[in-house]
Amino acid sequence: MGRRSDHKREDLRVLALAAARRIMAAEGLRGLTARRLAREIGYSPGTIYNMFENLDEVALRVNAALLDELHGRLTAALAGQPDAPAALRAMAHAYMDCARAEPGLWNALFEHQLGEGRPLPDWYEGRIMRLFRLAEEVLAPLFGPGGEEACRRSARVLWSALQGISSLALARKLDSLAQLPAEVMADDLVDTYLAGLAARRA
Amino acid sequence: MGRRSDHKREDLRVLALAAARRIMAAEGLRGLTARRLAREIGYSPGTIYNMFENLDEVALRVNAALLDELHGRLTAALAGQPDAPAALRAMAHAYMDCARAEPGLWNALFEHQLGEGRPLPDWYEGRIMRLFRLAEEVLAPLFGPGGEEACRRSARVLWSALQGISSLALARKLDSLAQLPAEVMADDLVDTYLAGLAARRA
DNA sequence: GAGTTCAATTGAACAATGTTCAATATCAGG
DNA sequence: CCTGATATTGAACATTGTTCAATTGAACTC
Repeated sequence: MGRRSDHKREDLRVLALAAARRIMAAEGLRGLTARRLAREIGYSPGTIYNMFENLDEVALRVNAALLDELHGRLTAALAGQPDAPAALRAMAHAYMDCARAEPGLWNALFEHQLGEGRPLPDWYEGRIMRLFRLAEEVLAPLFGPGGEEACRRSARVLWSALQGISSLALARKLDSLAQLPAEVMADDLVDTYLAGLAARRA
Repeated sequence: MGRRSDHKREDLRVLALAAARRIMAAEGLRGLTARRLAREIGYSPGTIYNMFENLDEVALRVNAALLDELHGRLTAALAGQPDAPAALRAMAHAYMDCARAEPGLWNALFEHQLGEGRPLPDWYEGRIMRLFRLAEEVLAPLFGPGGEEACRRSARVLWSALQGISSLALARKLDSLAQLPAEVMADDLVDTYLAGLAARRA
């Protein structure tokens, strides 16, 4: 077959990514196969490899979009918060909301691993760093000048902890354990950690 | 071919699991294939399915062994600690040591996901619960009687946070970011969180 | 020891996977 | 209407998980 005029190249890309997102949300990473994705958008497997380097890139693009969405939610939640503690709480809530809005995608985000030693592309790593920077900015007011190192560390700790809470809360790995809502755990973490920071400052 | 007398059934199982562990440690979950595992122990693919339900079970057994090792390290680290804060610190260190001792296995532990809706077998869930209980016991002295609910919550929060820190610290997902040693982050988390608990009690 | 039974082991088979690439059918420009 | 470029295909290849009839060795019986 030859060229079709159903869609322009870029439209086809977003079409494919939308389909990929739908599949991953419903069936996880395992459901995302080249043939399945191709069928879903009415093209053939080869076409997928015309638009993307491989399936890994497709998953990565979907994940990147999710990170963008997360960043949007976080900045929106941050706007107009009176002080750093409130902002951090709002951020944690937005984080958990985002995770719970699409558990399948969120799971896939952590599940996905590239093959052996291949580095993450820059356009992906940039998104992660942007999120980190956001956390740092929120925390900065709590540390005076000269506390940049401590601020960076706290941002990393809190961010990692949030990831742990969200991923453990969503994973079926703990179904039978009494399930605490992720929001409750996130609040506990943020409040207690901040109280600890304040206590240590005195 | 017929029955061999190279190994008894149980010996063969441990042989296979050792090989599986070696493969997963070196190449991650992707390296673990039925044919590869069979070749490694000098048997044929079919034999693998005589000893295990499927490859998922093999991975799960390897992970379970890792959880056992973690439990051993934790209890060993806990022994003889003067008070709860010291015990918690020791526990966090042992946790990170375990993660760093075999990064590949640790990654595989979090990476692995069962297919769609299949529940975890009891022998696996039991191991996770045992670890949770351990964390609760360590925290218990910090909460008076009647604080069981808060204790459970704190145990979950700290445990999840440790998982987040370890998985984020090990993942290549952050190679280019300034890498903080996981121990430093774990210490920061434990100390600050505990300080927060103490501050809130007053 | 010969014969029987039983189970461990195999290797071929099947469906599905990621990925590549020559062939081709269609579009855009002249 | 022709010509060149290119998007699209579908067949091909190697590999995967998993099943299962057939086979072979070991153990038990007589």
